[in-house]
Amino acid sequence: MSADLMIISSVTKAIKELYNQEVEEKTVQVSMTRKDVEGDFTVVVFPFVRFSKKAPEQTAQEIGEFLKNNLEEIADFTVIKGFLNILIDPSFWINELNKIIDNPSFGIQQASEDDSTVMIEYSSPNTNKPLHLGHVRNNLLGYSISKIAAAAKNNVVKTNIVNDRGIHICKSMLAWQKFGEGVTPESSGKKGDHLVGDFYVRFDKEYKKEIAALMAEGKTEDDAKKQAPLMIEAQEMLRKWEAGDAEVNELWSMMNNWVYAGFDVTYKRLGVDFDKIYYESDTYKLGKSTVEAGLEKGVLFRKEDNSVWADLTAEGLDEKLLLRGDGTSVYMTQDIGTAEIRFKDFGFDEMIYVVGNEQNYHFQVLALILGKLGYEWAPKLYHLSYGMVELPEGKMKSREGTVVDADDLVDEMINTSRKMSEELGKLDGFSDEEKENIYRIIGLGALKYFILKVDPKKNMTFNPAESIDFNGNTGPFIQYTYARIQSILRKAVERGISVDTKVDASVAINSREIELIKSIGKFEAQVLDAWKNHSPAQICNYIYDLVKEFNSFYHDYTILGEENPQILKLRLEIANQVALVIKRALDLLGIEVPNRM
RNA sequence: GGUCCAGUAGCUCAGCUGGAUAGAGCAACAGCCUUCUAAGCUGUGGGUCCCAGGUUCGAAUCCUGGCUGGAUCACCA
Repeated sequence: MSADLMIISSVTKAIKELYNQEVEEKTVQVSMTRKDVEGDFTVVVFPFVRFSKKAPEQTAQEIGEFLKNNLEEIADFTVIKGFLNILIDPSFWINELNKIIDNPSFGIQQASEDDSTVMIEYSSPNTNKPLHLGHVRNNLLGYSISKIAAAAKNNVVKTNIVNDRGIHICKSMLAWQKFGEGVTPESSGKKGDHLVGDFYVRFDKEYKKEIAALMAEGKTEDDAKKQAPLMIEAQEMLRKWEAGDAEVNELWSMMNNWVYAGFDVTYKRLGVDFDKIYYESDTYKLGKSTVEAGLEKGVLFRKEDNSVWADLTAEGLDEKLLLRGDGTSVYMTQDIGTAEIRFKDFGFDEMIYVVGNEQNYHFQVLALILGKLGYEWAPKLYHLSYGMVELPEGKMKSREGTVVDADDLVDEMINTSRKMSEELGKLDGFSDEEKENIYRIIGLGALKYFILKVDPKKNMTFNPAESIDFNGNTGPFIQYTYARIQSILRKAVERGISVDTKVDASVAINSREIELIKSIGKFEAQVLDAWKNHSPAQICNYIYDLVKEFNSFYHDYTILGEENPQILKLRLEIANQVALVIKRALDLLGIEVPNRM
């Protein structure tokens, strides 16, 4: 039984014996004592004052006496106002450390077949342009939450739905056909996603020229937009694509494959991956039959123009279109179909959509409609909604060229990392290959940590000009602590000191060491909490606090210089566990650790 | 206008399932490398926790109402 549960149970006993009152265990608040107060656990006694009918101090005193007499682990207690601070025997903490040493995957649980299956959709790009900063936040969040889910004992399926069809890709295709002169990624030496993106931009440019020309002839802007020959051609191309036109499909297939090859490179550099990829071109018709079945059941209705709608006015929302008058499907229809096939494929217990908060309404409606259609799993959908990434000057606008490209961003981070490393000169004697790998680890660590440490639901500001800090509450700071500990461990091994073995429980432990063991021990609960709240940011906060605490200890105390071999051993094991927790925590964020930096 | 989200130090953010004196980082200033990696450590200054009510022994945290900013309410995705 863990210490806090033990105390809770004893407190309920105390209240029964002292005041003859039954209290539920969940009403007993036991927390870790704050650092500036002596003690290990704190019981808040205010809620029990009405039972004791005595002052909070006296009540705390009485409960404290009872606990001290009934629990041998309790060494002493103090009372401050209504707070009962309990001091545990120091050997308890060494035993806690030993338990952690015994568990080679402390904090990371392994799911079995009986555990829940969680499906997580993230990334979900359009195939007409390369990934940008917004996608980076999405990918990092999605990947991290997948890792956290797995560590919290879930079977995880990472999925991606690629929006590979529609007018946007036709625009790129058309521009390539007209202006591309047969250029390919190979002939131009350009990444496929960037090449296709260039043609998307080119389309827009030419299209604007046509609009301007038409408006000069006296047409209204709306008419000009509709009548511009390029737009008409693009729409015609989409019709041909849907009709299965061989030539258009071949072009579509070729250009999409360029994009996928480009995405693969970006995904790989970001370190994200998927277990199952769905393509809209395969799934876009799926929801139709479900919608029609819903129509027959009478949960949906048809308007005079033949379009099909869901009436959500009873839920305080509007009516939502599900099939156009011409029978074609919309985004919502696709998502209904995709959800159905996913449930058939994997039978998930939870389905998480990592999608920006601009789609909050969409997912609210999706869950409602699936519920109306009678799917009992509709409440299992969860929209992990995250805020926008803004630049200091405001939103990113592709038309104004202020979009931060994902590949450029990664390059920039690695360059910054390289520059800093070279200035510090700690990697002399390493091969170029080893150095580059470390620069990569640090640069990406900085980027990922910077983005993940912000609560997902909040908008965040990203300042590319100032780049990202490598000091303070940052990825490199945490990686640095890891590297430092590795250096100590290497030296310990050279001296023949065993690492990762148990510590004698009678060793004289000081309060700083106890605090570190407590902090290490919180990791497991932190992982579960981060999962409960779907928030990698909680892992960031936790690991930052742990690292800060360790660095301060490292500064104040020697480890290998300690003369008492038992204390040396204790400190070494604490350092090792800090490093292991750093490694596991950063892994949950998709961040690697360097052995030196 | 309806709905949802956010508002905490000059800036970027923690803390929010109610608990003790609201915390970090950056920026500014002052210290610390003959000693395990100074990408580090220590200190100083910096606050109407948007405002007003309410619930409570106790509110940055919960409730109500405002204010400000953002998102969304398409036969776009």
